Amino acid sequence: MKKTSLNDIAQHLGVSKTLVSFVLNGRGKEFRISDEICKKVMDAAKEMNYQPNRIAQGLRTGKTNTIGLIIADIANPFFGKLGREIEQEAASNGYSVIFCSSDENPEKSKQQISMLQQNQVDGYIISPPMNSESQIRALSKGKTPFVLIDRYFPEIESNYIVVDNFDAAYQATNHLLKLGRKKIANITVNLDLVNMKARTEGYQKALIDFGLEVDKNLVKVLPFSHENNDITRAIIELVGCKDDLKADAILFSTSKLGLNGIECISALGLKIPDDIAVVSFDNADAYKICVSPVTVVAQPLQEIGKKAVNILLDKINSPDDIPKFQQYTLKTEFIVRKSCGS
Amino acid sequence: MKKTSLNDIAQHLGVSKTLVSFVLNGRGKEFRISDEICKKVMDAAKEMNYQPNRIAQGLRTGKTNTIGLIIADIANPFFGKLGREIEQEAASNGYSVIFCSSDENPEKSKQQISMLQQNQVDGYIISPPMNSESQIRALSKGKTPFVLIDRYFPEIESNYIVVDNFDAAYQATNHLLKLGRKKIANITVNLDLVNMKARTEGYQKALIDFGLEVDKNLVKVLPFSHENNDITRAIIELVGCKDDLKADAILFSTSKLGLNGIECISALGLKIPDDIAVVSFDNADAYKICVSPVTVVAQPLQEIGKKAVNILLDKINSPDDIPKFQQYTLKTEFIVRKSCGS
DNA sequence: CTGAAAGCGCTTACAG
DNA sequence: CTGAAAGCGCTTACAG
Repeated sequence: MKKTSLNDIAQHLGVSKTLVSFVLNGRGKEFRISDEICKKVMDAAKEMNYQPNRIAQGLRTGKTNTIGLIIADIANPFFGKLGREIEQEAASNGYSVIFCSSDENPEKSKQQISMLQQNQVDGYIISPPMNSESQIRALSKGKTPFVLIDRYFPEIESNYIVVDNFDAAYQATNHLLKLGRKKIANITVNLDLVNMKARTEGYQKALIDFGLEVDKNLVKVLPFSHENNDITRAIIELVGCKDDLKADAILFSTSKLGLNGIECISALGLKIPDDIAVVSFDNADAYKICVSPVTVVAQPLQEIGKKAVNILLDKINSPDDIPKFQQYTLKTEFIVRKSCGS
Repeated sequence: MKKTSLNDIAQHLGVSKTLVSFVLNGRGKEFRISDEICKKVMDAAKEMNYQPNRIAQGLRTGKTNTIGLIIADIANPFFGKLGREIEQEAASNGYSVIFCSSDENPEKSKQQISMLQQNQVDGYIISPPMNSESQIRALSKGKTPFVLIDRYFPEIESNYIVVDNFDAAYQATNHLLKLGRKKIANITVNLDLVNMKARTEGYQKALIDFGLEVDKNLVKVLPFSHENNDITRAIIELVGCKDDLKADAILFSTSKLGLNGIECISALGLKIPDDIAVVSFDNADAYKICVSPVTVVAQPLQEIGKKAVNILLDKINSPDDIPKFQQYTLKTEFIVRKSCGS
């Protein structure tokens, strides 16, 4: 069964494909094509199972109704959920999405951007890895709109939609302080990205505002692709020292760290929250069923996803506006569970 | 900055676009184009940042180098991980993937198939929802290849790659039996799909082979979009009866059920594995950090993903073969942790 | 009201 | 060895 084209319908009906195109695009009225003919065309299209060739349309109109998504890893539930929201909002506007996992690797994201470019996507939603500034700058020079999510580059003007990481970390740390924790550690990852840095900064500011000193030994920066070993070592360092230096709480900057961290804490025979309190960024499903369900900073994934798509559609549909950038910093939600004690 | 086309390069160099096309496609040698000209073309292409328009190529050649993926929900880590493997294998073969979440809803998958069709994808990888037989049949009539994953329709001949669910459930149940559990329940979902049914059948067969009777009251079939309430009620029914009827173990047929189930079990104040043992399908990350890390049936996601893509590429690249279907039933891995006691 | 024609950016027979 | 031309399936000015 060959696919039917506009032309097939036209020939079948003995009319021009111009006409067929008009009515199938709902512009029959506009061109005052008789209802009778309209109906005949529509019926034939249905009967012959006509599916417009979007690629031909795209070539002709310069619009593919496709957007490209680059995130760190679609298998990471944080990005999976975000991807889902983006897919949903895109679909309800008639857009398809091509997804790419960069693994926070700028080489990969570069190649992926190029691939998406070749696919003539109408816009990009990108969670840019560190050291990808040049790629984003290059994108700015082109005319295809893009919006950055999760992080952005302060030195590059662009659309973005992120979360108030500083405030979130501040709040989380403050929560621990109010519960009497004094030796609060932060386990984070060596990504030189605004979002990650803001988390550690918010954490430190909370300590300072509470009148405590920031102890560098309490901040553990792990390599991005860390093993459980790395976390275990970090935790042992935090906990294996003299009593008055021992950490009594940990703020995990990502859920991946937190999940692995909690596994290690259990393996070490430590109890949460008695021996050590825990707060984590990102509301992973797993956190609900931990020994002590984990208090978390939850990001408004649906809002991020929807907004990212809508900003993009705005830009796609009114391309000639002076580039006024849309930039949002959303609030997070702090969900208290049992991992900090009371 | 407008995108540069083949023609731009040709004009810039004063040669024909035929020639440019040949050398850019690495067919310079083949057409005995002088090295000098080849180099000039390549240099110009690089300098002008030429990106081939894949959409124009697609229209001309009938190949888009894009595959369509339909799974239940990319936010579900099981499908997220699978999607990741598929993305990876596709990318390393020069393919992009458009992803769609059907929510196990045949209306959605129908629309998604149609959308992918319009996008002229070269092939589909589909985890078909129940009642989507007609869609898959329609696909069979077309010439675009597809492979089914996770489940398939026995009455429709097709490529597929699934897992031995019967055997996996048998093994899991047997494990519980050998540890002395007598009242083993199965909590599953009302999807009339081969994979789900095989899980319950394997469970029942294990009971029978062990000389036990199959107790219908021990099989709880929840609606697909269940609330925690539903699970809690099911568990109370299993556990709230007289001692000699009480379930002492549960086999969860999906990790979503298992995760929610464990949350409910904890909320009810029951201890795993002392009060009740637990085994689950799918190796969710969360299972590692449960109060009692959960014994699971792990699926070979990488193998499934790779194979699905490779089957597709095979079919795409040798389309005129007599349709000999490739069908794989892979073995699962049984990972023993602490949730069944010892 | 309807159709012939051009053209989007490619590839690929065909001709010389 | 190289180029002019056709054509993939559409849309859309233009003409009548």
